[in-house]
Amino acid sequence: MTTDSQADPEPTSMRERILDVALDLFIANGYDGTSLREIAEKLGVTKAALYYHFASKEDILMALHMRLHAVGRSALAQLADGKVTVSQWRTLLDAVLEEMLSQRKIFLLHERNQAVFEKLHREDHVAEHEDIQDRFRKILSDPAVPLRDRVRMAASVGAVFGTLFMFRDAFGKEDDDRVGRFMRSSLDDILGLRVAAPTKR
Amino acid sequence: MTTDSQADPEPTSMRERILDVALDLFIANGYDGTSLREIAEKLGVTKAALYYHFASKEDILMALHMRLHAVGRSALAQLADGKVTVSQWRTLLDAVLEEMLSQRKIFLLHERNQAVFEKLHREDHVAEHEDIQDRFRKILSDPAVPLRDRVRMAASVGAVFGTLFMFRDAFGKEDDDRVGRFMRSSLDDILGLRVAAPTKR
DNA sequence: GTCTATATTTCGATAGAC
DNA sequence: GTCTATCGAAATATAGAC
Repeated sequence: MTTDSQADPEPTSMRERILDVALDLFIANGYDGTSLREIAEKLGVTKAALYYHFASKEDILMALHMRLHAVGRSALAQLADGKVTVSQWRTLLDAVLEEMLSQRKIFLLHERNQAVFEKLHREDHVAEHEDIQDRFRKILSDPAVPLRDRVRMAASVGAVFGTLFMFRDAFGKEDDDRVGRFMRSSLDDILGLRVAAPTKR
Repeated sequence: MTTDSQADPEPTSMRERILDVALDLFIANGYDGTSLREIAEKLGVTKAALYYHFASKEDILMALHMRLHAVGRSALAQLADGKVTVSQWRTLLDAVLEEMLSQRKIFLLHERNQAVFEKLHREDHVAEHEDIQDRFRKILSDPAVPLRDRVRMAASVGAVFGTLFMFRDAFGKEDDDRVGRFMRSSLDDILGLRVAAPTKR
């Protein structure tokens, strides 16, 4: 659990090095658009070497998929069963935000290969665990929570994705801090948590 | 231009029938995860028959991609060059919203096959035209517009995607109208257009 | 653990009859 | 316009030496 940070300074094991390279290529060219030969070449080894570490190409994808399952686990665990309020949602989102940024590549991987992952999830009976998107979906489906709140919760997640993933390169990288602040501020507005302070024009 | 509605009641040409089937399969299993054999089988013909209507598999994808280019064209054309205000953005978004819903499958296709389309866009010198995402990105990159506004514009697009695509199945289909209203309301809040008379509150 | 083959499978694409 | 039959390419995966 100590070697899977986003940018391994010097990946310990060959297994981790393979995952790092595969992650980059799967993001850039897609899972199906990436061959094992490419991965091997970038590592300076041959295709066959990869099979010592992974049983199949799908196994590599699965290993990367597992990293997503860790995201938000503790934050979600603190959530008691039952109705979720917008206030709780805001807290949850804030906690998950940090993890999303530190695992940005993993989210990019999933965002850009959605169809592949859904097929994987459908065919492999493995992956009993729910990932963060499943958990979110389940919470937002709870009819006990007012529809208005659920819509705004969904919108808030979308807002995060819009600013941090879909259009992130529209903002200068040096503005990261300000972007983060502006985004959190808009989350408050979406969820109606703004404390009646007069908006400045 | 008369036959490409979202759900053709009875697709006129074989060409359209192929596109309809391919669209569904590309959404469900991904472009690379779908073989021409599958498409042909679902249509009750053979692979070879497809090649009478399309020169290649990529051509089928391209034809579907073109449908995206039509979305938001008129709305975007009305936008004068130069700085875009949040108010203009809100108007734009509202106009595009209708089209997004009527072309929902096309957006799903792109959302779920991002890596494939990027590769297509990179390799094919075709597609000189910009699609709606390119246009959005360009507007949001304009440094002449205050960063705060750009972040909120990006967040608003994300909010739309969150409610209408990412988590749409979390809401009952019978609540479509209410979801739409709640979402538009939250867009006003994100963009700070809630006219909150300055005297009150 | 990594290599050099090579096996196996699948798919996109083409040729030519009807 | 659709068929049968087949080609060629590329990718995953395996066998066995080192």
